[in-house]
Amino acid sequence: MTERGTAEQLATQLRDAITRLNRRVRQARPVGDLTIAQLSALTSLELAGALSPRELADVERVQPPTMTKIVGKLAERGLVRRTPHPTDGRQVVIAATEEGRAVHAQFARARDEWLARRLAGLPPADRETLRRAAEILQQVARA
Amino acid sequence: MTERGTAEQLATQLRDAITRLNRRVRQARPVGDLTIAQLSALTSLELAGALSPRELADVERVQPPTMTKIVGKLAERGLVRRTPHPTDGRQVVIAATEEGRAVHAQFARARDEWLARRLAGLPPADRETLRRAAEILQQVARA
DNA sequence: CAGTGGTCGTTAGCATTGCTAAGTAGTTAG
DNA sequence: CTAACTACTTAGCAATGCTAACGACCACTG
Repeated sequence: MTERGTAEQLATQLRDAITRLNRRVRQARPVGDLTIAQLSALTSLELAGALSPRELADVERVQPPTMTKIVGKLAERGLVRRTPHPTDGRQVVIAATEEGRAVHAQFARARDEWLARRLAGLPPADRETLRRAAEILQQVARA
Repeated sequence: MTERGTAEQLATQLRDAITRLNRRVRQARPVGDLTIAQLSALTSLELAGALSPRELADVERVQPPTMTKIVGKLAERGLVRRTPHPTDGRQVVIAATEEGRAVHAQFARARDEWLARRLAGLPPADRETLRRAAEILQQVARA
């Protein structure tokens, strides 16, 4: 089997696993009526401190209009604040509010509870494999 | 660090990687105006030969009404056929048509092209890690 | 100092995905 | 024969994510 063939088989297998797992993780959602996408954006905001919509969209790998919606939902709940950019009048600076940080801390753990329980039941060797795989996948996704 | 803590960190990292990768794979979509979900259902149908909506929903990890929609789209395009169950009047048997099998064969490879290209660029050791990870993830998703 | 072109964010509109609740039709058990 | 259960669908909703188009703003150029 060539490397080409191997990569194609692997791609199919990976996409299959990822699609199903993604559906599963999404199902286990009603944490604090914050969705995965919203929590993910909030997490990225906290890690970076403050970002423009464009930057946040790039980090989250979505198009700017999609991020506008997500940020809109978060702003409605008072979890993030939009402030004008100090020098560039076109840009907006988005940052988490106090409440946003509190909500994030509260729900960040509950979010992955279902998955964490499954993983805790795996043999340590499998977890180690997944840990390395996660790093590789993140690189692939960001490339 | 306890196993508990390890599992939680891993869960967060995995979910992050999977969410981003899933968005990426979905983006590379316009194959034959068949979506990932539709191709996935079509694939499951071919592997199994024929399935009821309930069975197909279980395999795909979605609720029956969701599968009704997906099958509806496939049926519109003439890619699957709904036939009455021979003995149980409540059930429906779904099977791929000739055209469905042809379309599937044509697009199954193109579907994962983007991902396969990325994977082909990885060191073989990384691909091997991902291959084992895919198996583990499939088990986790099905559990 | 106008004008031109580019960038940023948003709005509008669309399709898909996926859910729950409820309805219909058929089957099975008492 | 009725009651309860099962299978599938319909209806309605929310979230995700896209493209196209628009208004505001910046930066550069003549």
